Amino acid sequence: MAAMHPRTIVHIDLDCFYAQVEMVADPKLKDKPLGIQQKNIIVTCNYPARARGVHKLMYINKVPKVCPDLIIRDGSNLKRYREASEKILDHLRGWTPEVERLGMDEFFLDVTHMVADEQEKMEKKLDFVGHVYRGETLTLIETQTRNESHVPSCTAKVHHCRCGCYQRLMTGSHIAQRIRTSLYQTLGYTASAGISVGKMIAKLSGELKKPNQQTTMLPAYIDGFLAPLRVRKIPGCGYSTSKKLASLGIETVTQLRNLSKQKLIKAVGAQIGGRLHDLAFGLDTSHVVATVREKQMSEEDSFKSCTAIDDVALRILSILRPLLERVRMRFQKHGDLPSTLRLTIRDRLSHQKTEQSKINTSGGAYFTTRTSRQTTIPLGFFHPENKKQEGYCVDHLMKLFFKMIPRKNQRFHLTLINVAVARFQAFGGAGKLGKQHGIDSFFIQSPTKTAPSSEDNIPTTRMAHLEHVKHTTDATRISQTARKRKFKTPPSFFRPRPPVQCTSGERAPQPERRQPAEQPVEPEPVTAEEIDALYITAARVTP
DNA sequence: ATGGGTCCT
DNA sequence: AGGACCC
Repeated sequence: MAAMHPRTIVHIDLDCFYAQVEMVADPKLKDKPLGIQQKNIIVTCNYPARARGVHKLMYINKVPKVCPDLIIRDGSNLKRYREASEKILDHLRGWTPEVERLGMDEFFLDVTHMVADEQEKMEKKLDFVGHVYRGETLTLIETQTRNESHVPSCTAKVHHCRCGCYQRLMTGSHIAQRIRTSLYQTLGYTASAGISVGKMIAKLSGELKKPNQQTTMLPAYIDGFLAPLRVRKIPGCGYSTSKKLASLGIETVTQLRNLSKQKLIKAVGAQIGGRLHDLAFGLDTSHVVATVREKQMSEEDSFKSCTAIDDVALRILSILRPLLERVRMRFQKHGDLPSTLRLTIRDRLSHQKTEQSKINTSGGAYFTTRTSRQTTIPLGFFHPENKKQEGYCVDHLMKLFFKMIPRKNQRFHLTLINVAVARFQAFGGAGKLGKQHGIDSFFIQSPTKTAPSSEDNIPTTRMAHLEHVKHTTDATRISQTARKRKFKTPPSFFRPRPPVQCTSGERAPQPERRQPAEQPVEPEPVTAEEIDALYITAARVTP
């Protein structure tokens, strides 16, 4: 008979990640209370700070009362955190290629093969390392401090699963320990880890003992561990789903187990419902999907108020520049470029006191809906040698903005702007030009005179000119169609993946959605005056 | 809330 | 394009 719990999954969670990156970079901070600030919030803090009563997402104005000597570092530039996360990802890949990243600071590792290799070499371990969950009444026990034989008699009956997972998890606990130790010794980072037979339970296990500790969860204890948990604790059951469940009177996993799968699916949909039902019983066959590269990149800024067009242009530009820098870095490293550009905004005036703004039970905070528009851009547009990409991008993004705020005198009150690029495709060689055509043909355009449409006034101010961009489309259409042929048949980099092997009992992989055929669009030409206007604006962004 | 990301509908 | 989820 096939093993009931064939896999060994390790979940690694870096301790207070942003704060740790700062402490590794500047060891003086290590034993002092440290908080990381973004806007008016301490988004995370180290453990000395937590001991003083500082916590995540604490408003900065509360800090003086609880910890007046808190050292505060600005965390609004994520660059170093991203880089640290990449280093950690690479390090973990040195142990196994099967590493999946979640956010910047969490990683799933499927160590099934590592466990098998180790067991083949007759290197069977006689005990666990780290904590092992043994139920509520027994509490967690630090295994090194116990003085017992390798199968503790008091619990022998309960955790002796005949499928062999007991030995595999024991080996897995040692692998997790080695990984954590090497992570600390090579990069200086401490992490907490959970070890079990599935992703969800490994993740939940790791949360039991933090920081810099690890916990193994044996299958025999999974049901009992999950039973009293609030459904909201289950990964995948977020704010909205837990509210829907609460309206059915369901707040705990035990209550969830007593709801039929049919009713659950009716309440929250087939995908989430089916998965939640399984997870309630600890059944989790989801795979560790090796993380490759980001599928999109975005930069955003939130603020109290942005109500003027020129302010929009200004903020877009200041967001755009670091994003373009990231696109360049990625191109140097991987030789791919994005072909989608997206603008997302949060507009208070569009969502005022409508049903779209919900009240959060905990803080009474507002969730205002974001709206977005995106456009396809020719491959090569983001090539580092396209000197006008900044100008073209602002042009495109302002057009996208006017798609969302269409009326000329429409008032708006933005509180967030996000610019994203997506749909990366290989382009030439890393950092090299597409030699066959000459890179210039992809984006260099002769200046095109724009003619204002008849009823429009010719803009007299710089910012009116920026707004004017949205009316220039017709005048440039002829030159567009003339050049369109060049982009008619872009190389397709969406090759079908080889079929994934599916062992019996495991969930079949989701069929991949077809990408619609690409029809790249020319960037709108920008006049010399518009470029000038942009650069006057740009000069104001970085004085 | 922040400033990112993912996948599903 | 939006919604829900994750950190």
